[in-house]
Amino acid sequence: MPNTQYLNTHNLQNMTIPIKKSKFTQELNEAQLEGVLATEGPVLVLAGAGSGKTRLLTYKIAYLVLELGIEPRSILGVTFTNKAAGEMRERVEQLCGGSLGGMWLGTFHAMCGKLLRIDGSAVGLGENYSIYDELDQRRLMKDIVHDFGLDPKEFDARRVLGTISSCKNRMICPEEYLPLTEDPKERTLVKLWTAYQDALKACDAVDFDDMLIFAVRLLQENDELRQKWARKFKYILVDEFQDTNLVQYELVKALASFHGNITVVGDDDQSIYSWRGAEVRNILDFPEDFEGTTTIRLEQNYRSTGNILEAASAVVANNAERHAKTLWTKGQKGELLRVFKLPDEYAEAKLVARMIREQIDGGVSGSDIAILYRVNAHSRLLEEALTRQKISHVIVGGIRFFDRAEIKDTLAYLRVVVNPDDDVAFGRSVNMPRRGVGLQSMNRLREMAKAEGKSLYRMLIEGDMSGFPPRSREGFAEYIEIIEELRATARSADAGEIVGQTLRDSGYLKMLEDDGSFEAKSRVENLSELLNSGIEFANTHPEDPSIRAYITEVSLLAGIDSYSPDEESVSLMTIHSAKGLEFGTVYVCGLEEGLFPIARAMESPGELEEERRLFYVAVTRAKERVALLWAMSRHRFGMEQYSSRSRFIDEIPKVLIEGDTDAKPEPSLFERKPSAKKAVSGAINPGTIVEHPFFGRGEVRGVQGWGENAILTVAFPKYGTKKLLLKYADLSVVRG
DNA sequence: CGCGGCATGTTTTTT
DNA sequence: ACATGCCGCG
Ligand SMILES: Nc1ncnc2c1ncn2[C@@H]1O[C@H](COP(=O)(O)OP(=O)(O)OP(=O)(O)O)[C@@H](O)[C@H]1O
Repeated sequence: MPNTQYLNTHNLQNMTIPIKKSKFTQELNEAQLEGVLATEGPVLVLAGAGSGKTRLLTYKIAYLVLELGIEPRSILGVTFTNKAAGEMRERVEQLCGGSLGGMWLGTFHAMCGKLLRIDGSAVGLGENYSIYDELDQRRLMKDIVHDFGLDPKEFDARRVLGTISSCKNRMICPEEYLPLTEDPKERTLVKLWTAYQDALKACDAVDFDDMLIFAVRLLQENDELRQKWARKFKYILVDEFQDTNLVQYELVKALASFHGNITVVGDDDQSIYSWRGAEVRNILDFPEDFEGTTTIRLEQNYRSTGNILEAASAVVANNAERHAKTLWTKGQKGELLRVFKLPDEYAEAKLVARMIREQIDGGVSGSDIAILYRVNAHSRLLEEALTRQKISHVIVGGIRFFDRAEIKDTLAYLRVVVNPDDDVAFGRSVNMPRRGVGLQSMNRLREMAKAEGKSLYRMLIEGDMSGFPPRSREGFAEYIEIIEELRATARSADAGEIVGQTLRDSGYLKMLEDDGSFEAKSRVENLSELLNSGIEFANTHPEDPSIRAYITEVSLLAGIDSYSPDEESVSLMTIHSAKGLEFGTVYVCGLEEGLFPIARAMESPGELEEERRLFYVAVTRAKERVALLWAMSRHRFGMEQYSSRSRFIDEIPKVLIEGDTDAKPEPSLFERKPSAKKAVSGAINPGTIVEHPFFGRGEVRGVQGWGENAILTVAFPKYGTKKLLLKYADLSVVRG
């Protein structure tokens, strides 16, 4: 059943080498070929956008299999998304002419997940461990903050978890952190952290960060296991290396510790995940850490026109922290980049839709067009405008399918079936749909479980429930029955069958059907889609169609992973999601100061440079045509907000753009008169004269609220009465 | 215990 | 503007 084709190395070596070899020489340039042929030892490929890094990696894997006869099971390939992994696998199999089932090709998280299922017991994980997403984590942390008797406002679960996560990304553990700090709040934080890890352990669960950390610990603390895995992977290849974090770096190091054949490719100018702990130094310092590194630079760009390339390069050259790179193309200079200035976001969306309509009518296929933006919230208006123009489209990201409440509720049952210690999943499913188990009963069960050191579900099964009110006892009994029946089925059935049974037996579907509202109907539809997805998973994963494998897979899905556009559909996504993709035409929307670059990044030079890299990524997705749009006004939190054109547009050499190329508006907007005081709410009352960068002077008519969130009603002689949010308005007081 | 109403944060990006 | 999450009442 598994792949024997690839192992037919005699055949390959004797007959097909000349043909295959020409494939490598014909479809790669010299520098790429050099990277492919450098199979032994550490190799660093540092090169700009569209220079064929991913192609190099893909062909290199094929080369290892075809030319060196390496078994796929000895190859580890790491990509940034599951989708990229799927595409690379497909391409490599195409090149090799056969299935490569044994090859490990996936994201860091998927790979660690697999490793931990096999050897996780070495770091205290059960084989059925759960993976907690952000919501699960927050639930856990909220309960802990509550149990500690702390103020949930002061110790906001999200924030606490954010701090913990950034520590984890930097490989700091609670024990190391504690001695470093005297600050009482931080000491409390460490206690929360420790309690959080204990809680995870009790639930036999890991969060996303832990998946990587546990895998590293497994390899670092256990010589035998490190040997086992490091020997297994004779060749390791990592794409998008500029966006790896410290933990991933250690992981790579440990895995490469035996054979040392490690190829990493990336572009420091495309490092856009530092907020998630990515360390661009990983790629820049690679040669120092891996002795004898062969460094390869790819300088020919195969994707974009000369003008696009020049514009992108000119903008990113404004970053101080970077490796200068040469990038050239044999192609045409092509069109100029077009800049459009619009009065508001509605006009922006309308214009994009109209231009796309024209393109499509002119014969361009929708799938060759992308609309990119900085924030997901931006997608809505654009989508509406496309719908109005009857342009078929797909939105990538935003609320993911598997993040919908009804999907998570249903999967919570299955998580308890797989891992009965998963208290968060238990808490989510036990009273959904309502079966009479309220807060009182839950708290009581929690107390009991805590006292006996058991998980909630185990406590429920093993404990004496006689003290509970009849109503909740019935509910509990019903729940146990559902779970146990599912468990019995799960022994032999696959993911599709079990999802089906869950929908039927949990009463969830019935609850929605009884509801009958529009909202409920759409939820029912989603659940039926969940069922399809479970069935499809079982069909496409014959080696392990279990519900456990299914849950693991969906826990690690990103929005982009389910992206499979058809010929007609235009793609809408954030620039982050667009990393690694390419389109004939790219529309970049929302190019305003405060939105892109985003306000929060404008204070720190480091973060501003990341915004600029993001812009570089956006523009370099395009092959032929780039449109850059900005709106003078835009609603934010339901409030109208006025902005000026993004500095990134101004950083493009004027000769490369057409359209709204006039110089910055009146300088007075930027050089505030020294006499003018920055407006704060205390100083503003009805009657106050204020100055606005766009509307000029106006008289305050009313003030609602207080502080930076105050909403002002201001009458401007030329523009009429406007409501402004003080936080964003950038007003100065002219006269009190 | 469950519902409905209000308050709150959200719009930075995601494995 | 909108969704989620919390609280208090029936
Ligand atoms: N040697 C080559 N000859 C022709 N086309 C090539 C060659 N190498 C790569 N390409 C094409 O150039 C485009 C970009 O390649 P690829 O995605 O591998 O670049 P990349 O460096 O990974 O880009 P990015 O960093 O922007 O994600 C693709 O369309 C690819 O097919």
